[in-house]
Amino acid sequence: MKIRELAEKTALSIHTIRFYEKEGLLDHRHVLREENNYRCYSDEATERLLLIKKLQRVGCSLSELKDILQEHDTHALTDLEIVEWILQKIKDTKHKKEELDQILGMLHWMLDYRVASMKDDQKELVMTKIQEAT
Amino acid sequence: MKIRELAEKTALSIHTIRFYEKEGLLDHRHVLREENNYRCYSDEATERLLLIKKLQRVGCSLSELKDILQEHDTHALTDLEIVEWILQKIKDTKHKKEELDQILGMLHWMLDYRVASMKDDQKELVMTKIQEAT
DNA sequence: GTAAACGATAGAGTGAACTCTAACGCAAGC
DNA sequence: GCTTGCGTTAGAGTTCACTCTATCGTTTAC
Repeated sequence: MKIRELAEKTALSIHTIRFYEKEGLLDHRHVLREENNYRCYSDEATERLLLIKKLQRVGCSLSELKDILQEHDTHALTDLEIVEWILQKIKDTKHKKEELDQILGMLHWMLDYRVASMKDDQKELVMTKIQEAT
Repeated sequence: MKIRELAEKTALSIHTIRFYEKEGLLDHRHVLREENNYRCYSDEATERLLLIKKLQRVGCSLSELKDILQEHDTHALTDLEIVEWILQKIKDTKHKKEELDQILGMLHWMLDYRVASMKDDQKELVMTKIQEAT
């Protein structure tokens, strides 16, 4: 598959995909060159880019991803090391969720506070909005 | 309180605090100048900086925070507008939590996959680690 | 066969959020 | 009174993750 198709499949820009390759996030298993020098991507490339997108959202930087994916690819890490990395990520993710819960609590508190100081007719309007939102 | 103390209380750097002020995230209610031109911070400053830190983690940019906080301060926003902003943030936050759940699912799947391919003695070691981590 | 669309490259530019530096003035401890 | 440390400023530099530009070659549709 050519770069445009991959870009559509992963919702990344063409620029970004080339940039990731340059940064070492993709290798020969993901990209090859055709005779005309065009890049040719495997299905694995799609998988990897989607994985990168996901892990980015748990706070992995590109350079961390590069390291862990490369080490994983070259089997430079033992199973134990990989398991430990995963466990750490699970811990981080749970922590992030807790933070979000805290923030949700705060937002709800802010909402109650605002609503309490409103006149009855506005209060009703807002209540329907809150119903809609939840 | 002087800048160093505020930096310690908020776990922000002195540079960052001055940077936030320059960006319009703090005003006269938070900072005043002493005769020697040193900044003098109120307790409200601590509150605001901690609030900024929290909201940043739900994906608010500094410029968005500047806008919403300034409008809030100057009562340029109606109660309804503020409620709508809060509702939007609640929605965003819930969405972020769902994403994290997805990622947690993926990480657990990765973990199971790894553990399945391990030898029994290593498996046991990993199992205790997993117990510890959860 | 030619124009439009697609692909390639090197390298510059962007925006967000810091982070640091140099050069200076005040302050507190000895 | 001198050193050390804290505070000030303007402005430069950094990092991250893109994003875009210019210039070129290739492919495809008409």
